[in-house]
Amino acid sequence: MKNDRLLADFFRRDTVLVARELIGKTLTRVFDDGTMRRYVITETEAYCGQSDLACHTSKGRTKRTQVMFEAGGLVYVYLIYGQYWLLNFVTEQEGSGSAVLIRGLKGHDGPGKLGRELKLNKSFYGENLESSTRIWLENANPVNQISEHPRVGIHYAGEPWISKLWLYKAD
DNA sequence: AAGACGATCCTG
DNA sequence: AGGATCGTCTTT
Repeated sequence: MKNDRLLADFFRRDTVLVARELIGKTLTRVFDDGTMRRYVITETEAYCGQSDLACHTSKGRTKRTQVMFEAGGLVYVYLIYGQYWLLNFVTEQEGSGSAVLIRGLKGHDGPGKLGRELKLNKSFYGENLESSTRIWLENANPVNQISEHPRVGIHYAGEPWISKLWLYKAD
């Protein structure tokens, strides 16, 4: 099966499960000039709600994190270090405050670099993956070999969060 | 109003 | 190892 878009129900599940299942899925992007490109997701990270001290929502509900408290199936983008737009998908039910960070696409490794490749900006904040005409996800053949690792760049969160194996990678 | 900082990347 | 670069959040 190809060309079937992932619907909101796919995202409204356990964040770790969604992060894992997103590996190998197709990310489709239609650029402003009408060009369509498809990418294979190769690396993801799970951020599991307010109790997860590495998760942005652990600091509470703010203008920046409010979309993460919506029901799954929306885009959460934010600017990091003044230069890179990082791409996340909101997961679980309304109020959960969870999301999956996309860390790598085939040929475009690194969360900042893929944001640049996809020409992301703040207008993608809250984009609906079910109805968007410029970014969505499609089913693809499952990936056999997926490895688990600690998440990157979250030392400040402390234990047990820095030790959780919530980074998933296609091998 | 001002300061600190970051789920990164690039250069030297 | 260190700088770039700026929106968001915290503190005054």
